[in-house]
Amino acid sequence: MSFLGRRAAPVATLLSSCHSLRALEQIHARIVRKGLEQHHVLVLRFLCLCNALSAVSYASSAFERVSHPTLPLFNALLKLLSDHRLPLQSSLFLFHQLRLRSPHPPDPFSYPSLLKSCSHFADLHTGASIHSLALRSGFESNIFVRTSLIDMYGKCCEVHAAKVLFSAMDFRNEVTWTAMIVAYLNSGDLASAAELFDGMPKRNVVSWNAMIDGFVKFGDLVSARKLFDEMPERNKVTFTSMIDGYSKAGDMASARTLFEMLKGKDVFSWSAMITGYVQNGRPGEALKLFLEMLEKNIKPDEYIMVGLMSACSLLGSLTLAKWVDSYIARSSIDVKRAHVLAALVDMNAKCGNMERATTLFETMPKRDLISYCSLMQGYSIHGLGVKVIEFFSRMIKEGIVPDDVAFTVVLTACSHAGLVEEGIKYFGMMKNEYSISPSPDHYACMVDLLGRAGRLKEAYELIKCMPMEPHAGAWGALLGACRLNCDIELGEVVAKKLFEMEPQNGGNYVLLSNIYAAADRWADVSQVRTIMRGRGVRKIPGCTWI
DNA sequence: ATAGGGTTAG
Repeated sequence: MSFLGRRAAPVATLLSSCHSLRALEQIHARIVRKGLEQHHVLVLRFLCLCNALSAVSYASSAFERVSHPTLPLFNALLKLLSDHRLPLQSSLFLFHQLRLRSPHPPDPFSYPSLLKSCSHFADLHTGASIHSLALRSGFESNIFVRTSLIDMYGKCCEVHAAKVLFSAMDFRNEVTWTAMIVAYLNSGDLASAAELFDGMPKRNVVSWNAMIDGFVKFGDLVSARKLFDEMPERNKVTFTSMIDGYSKAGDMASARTLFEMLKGKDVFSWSAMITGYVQNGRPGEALKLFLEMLEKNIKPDEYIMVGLMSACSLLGSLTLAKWVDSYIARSSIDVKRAHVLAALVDMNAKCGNMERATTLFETMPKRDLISYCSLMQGYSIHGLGVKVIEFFSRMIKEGIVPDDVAFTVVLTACSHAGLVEEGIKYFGMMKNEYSISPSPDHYACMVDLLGRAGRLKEAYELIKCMPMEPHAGAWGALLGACRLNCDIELGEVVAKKLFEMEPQNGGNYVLLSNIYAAADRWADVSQVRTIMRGRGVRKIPGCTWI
């Protein structure tokens, strides 16, 4: 340590044993106090530590105090900015300072970080201009710079540009090959990615993982599992990709088996498992895992909390929602992030706290389609169709373009609140103004809407005119409407259809027999009951027989 | 001191 100098050496010792933000603060104070701010080697080590501990502001303040920063200092800060996904402008600003105000021009170490920032934000325009600077500086053929360029073009969906750079290389390594494979996967070209992977001279765990994740994203779990079994060594990422794949395929048993096999689970692994349970409609399991994770002293991050909030939405427990809400307020999770806020709005809306949901929604810096839908769905569940329409109009005025899900929410709300004319209007608007072709769900909403309003003939006409095969939900809505309007004739037609489509659904038999019962046709009631028994159908608990 | 792989919302 003596080459650092008498005063710097002790601080360097402190730096190498520093593992917390608290200790970092003290070191920072010491550097300032001892007048070591111009010690380039020491400050460089400090910046690297800041990177590891995510102390972005300490790093930039230490950097700013250096009156003549060296090239490694610039490069270390550039890396820190890209590693922590700070806005591209901040990286660009620093890079331009380096180009124009520093006596040293950027070197091959400067480009990869800057290009990575462009990749994060998929900013092709900036990436391409950095590319031309790299060309002019003569560093474009440096393997690090070249690999970063391939990655940047891949992430910006310019797979062809990536391919050109890749093909023209004399020397490539595993990282280069993997960047190219990921570029193909990103463009949806699974075949080219697999071909490249098979032809790679040497693979490492990252290359295997990239390919496995590619198969998972394409829903080819068999190929993914084949690679998983073949590969020489696996790590956390390997397991997490497979867990994710199994969850998406609804195979929670296999996901859980891998999860249990994995030693040293990190937030990614827990997150995959928790959101897997949520997406498969098992919020209780998700909640159990969350508590287990806390016991293991793993700090939940933004992703975990979003998963937990989705679980709460499914459970509909207000007590739990309140606890999660206050937990997040106490944590360091940034509630201003769109995903977090949307999940908070959704959770409160679904758990019956519309007041809180509305407050959160109104205090959002920017409202997007997702948060509008969350809030509208909350009002819809609470039967406040008029509110839903109000928010929908406001959303359109704000320039947000509704999609198919948004229309499902509005149509459902109209149907539940009996806003027939409005529903018809929005159904037309969806088709004519937004060119969204109605899904079977949209049709089912409209059938329900018309049926509840007693306009059974129109509902029946609509269902018959559907360009696709109506699903049981649509026929079910119509049967419900027949029950409501005591239309025996149509009810029999619809019920016959439903008995063919889903012979084991007891609800349909119940509805038909209720229609007969309302007309005092007890013989028919008992006949339906006989058919039902004959087919071994049990009535769904909670359905009542008159 | 530099490059490649994993998680979130209606």
